[in-house]
Amino acid sequence: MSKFLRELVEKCVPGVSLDCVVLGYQNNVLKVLLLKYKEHNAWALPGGFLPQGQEMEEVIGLVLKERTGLDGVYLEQFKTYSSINRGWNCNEISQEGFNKLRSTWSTADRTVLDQWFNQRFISTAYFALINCNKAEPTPDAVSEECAWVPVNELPNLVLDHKKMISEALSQLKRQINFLPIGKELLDQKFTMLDLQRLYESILDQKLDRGNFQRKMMKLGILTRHEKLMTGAQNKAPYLYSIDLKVYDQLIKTGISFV
Amino acid sequence: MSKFLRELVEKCVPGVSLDCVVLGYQNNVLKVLLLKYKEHNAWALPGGFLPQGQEMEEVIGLVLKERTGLDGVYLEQFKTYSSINRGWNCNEISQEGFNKLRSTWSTADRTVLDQWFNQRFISTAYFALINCNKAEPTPDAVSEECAWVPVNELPNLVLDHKKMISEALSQLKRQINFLPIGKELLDQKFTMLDLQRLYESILDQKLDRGNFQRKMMKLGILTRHEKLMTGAQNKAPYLYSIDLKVYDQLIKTGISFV
DNA sequence: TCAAAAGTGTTTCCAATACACCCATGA
DNA sequence: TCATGGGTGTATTGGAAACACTTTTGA
Repeated sequence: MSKFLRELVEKCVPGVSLDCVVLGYQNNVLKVLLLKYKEHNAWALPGGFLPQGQEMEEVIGLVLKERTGLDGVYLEQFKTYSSINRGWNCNEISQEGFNKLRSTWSTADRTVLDQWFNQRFISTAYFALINCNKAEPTPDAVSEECAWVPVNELPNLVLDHKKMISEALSQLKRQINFLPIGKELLDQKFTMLDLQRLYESILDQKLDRGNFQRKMMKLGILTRHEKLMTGAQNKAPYLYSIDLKVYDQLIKTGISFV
Repeated sequence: MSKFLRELVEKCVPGVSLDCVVLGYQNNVLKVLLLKYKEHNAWALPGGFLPQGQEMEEVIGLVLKERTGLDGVYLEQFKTYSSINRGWNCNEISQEGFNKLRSTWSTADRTVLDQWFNQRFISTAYFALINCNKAEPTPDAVSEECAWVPVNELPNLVLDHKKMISEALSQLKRQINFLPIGKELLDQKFTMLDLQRLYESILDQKLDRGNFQRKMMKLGILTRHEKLMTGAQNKAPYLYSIDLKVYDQLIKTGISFV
């Protein structure tokens, strides 16, 4: 097991790592995909190291494929974290767990791996937009769990991962007019309220129902389909889908929602 | 000379570099600070390597201090460039010049430096906002010139520096409502037309004079001072300055200009 | 007195906001 | 028929945009 790890890190660019804030939307809540490390009581973002000769986007793409089963996910690089204070030991992570894991390593592997994990890491962070319903969260070798966690109920996180999530979210908020939010996060067909709740949870702000509906329709990117019978004792809402040609065009120049 | 370089790189994080798109505003044109390399017919962004144990922002700050004489410059990290195709040899740069320089190196230094310059570099890019009138462009040891160049008249640039500038500018445009543009790029006192031309050159778009004036005044961040007698045969414009307390507050939530 | 640019005023139009109203649905 | 939520209508407000008018300055 440590041999596998050793061979991996020897193929990678030293001091460089990657992290990805994978955002999804489920039950009217914005969620982030997290991994629970086996020997720790802390969670972490999916990520990895950068193999020599590979592009960062490519590596993130592979990680996402492994953790969710999805290809061609929408990705955006948002910041590189390089502070000298972002080491493993300064946070909520249990040193104990790591030591236990380390005790299973061979002496030869320890030399390489200790040096690897003690170096200063410069981590480039991406965020991804994903449809929760299409993804199948899958833990990796060092994790016992992979799960969608609401962004407002974050557990203990390793390193500066909590900061990364928070900064990814503010980036999302700032760039909301330029990002294909609805297209990436919702199912192909959705109700107007779905779309409104999505924007509300990103902006962290209530929007007027009537105005939102009219505004969206006026943009000319939504096509109306059959009604959705929910079984509730109220009028059934229409389902809508996004006209991708118009949408992609509008996104470039920026759509104003709010 | 090569000994100095060798000692420098041995103190730095391998494979990591920094670049800074220093933006200024002069004679109604947006300009970027560039260095002309001695042995090359190409220009480059100011930048450097990352010494062990130092923060990126700190290093960029030192570079800016050396190139412009200024402290406490407004800085924003905008992207990390890591492509495997961003090597030195694939661009407009003259290999000849580098070989000439390299021939002056001792054999011992060559071993270290060849390896250093042949490795894959991952470069984190920042942009800075500077008042041209306060800065004194100063070349570094490997450059023969340091100058403000209009962003619309860029010369040959090394590596992917042209792309960096272009992406810094689009970042500036996108984030215009959240950046202290006027505060950082203009003198303490300026005319309304100065401010308007500045926004026009960032947005690459003409704005209506009357509407711009009224909008700016209504924001409540400008205080009017004495008139500026230019000697021209027309009405003298007022000088304005920015009320920093109100400004900083507004910038956080985002000011809409246009 | 004239040209040129600065400052202000005016008009029109559209978007944002805040509601009110009617409609469909299943209990 | 009633409660609930969906879809649309409407009145008000304020800003955006286009342009006209007045003022100031030095030639």
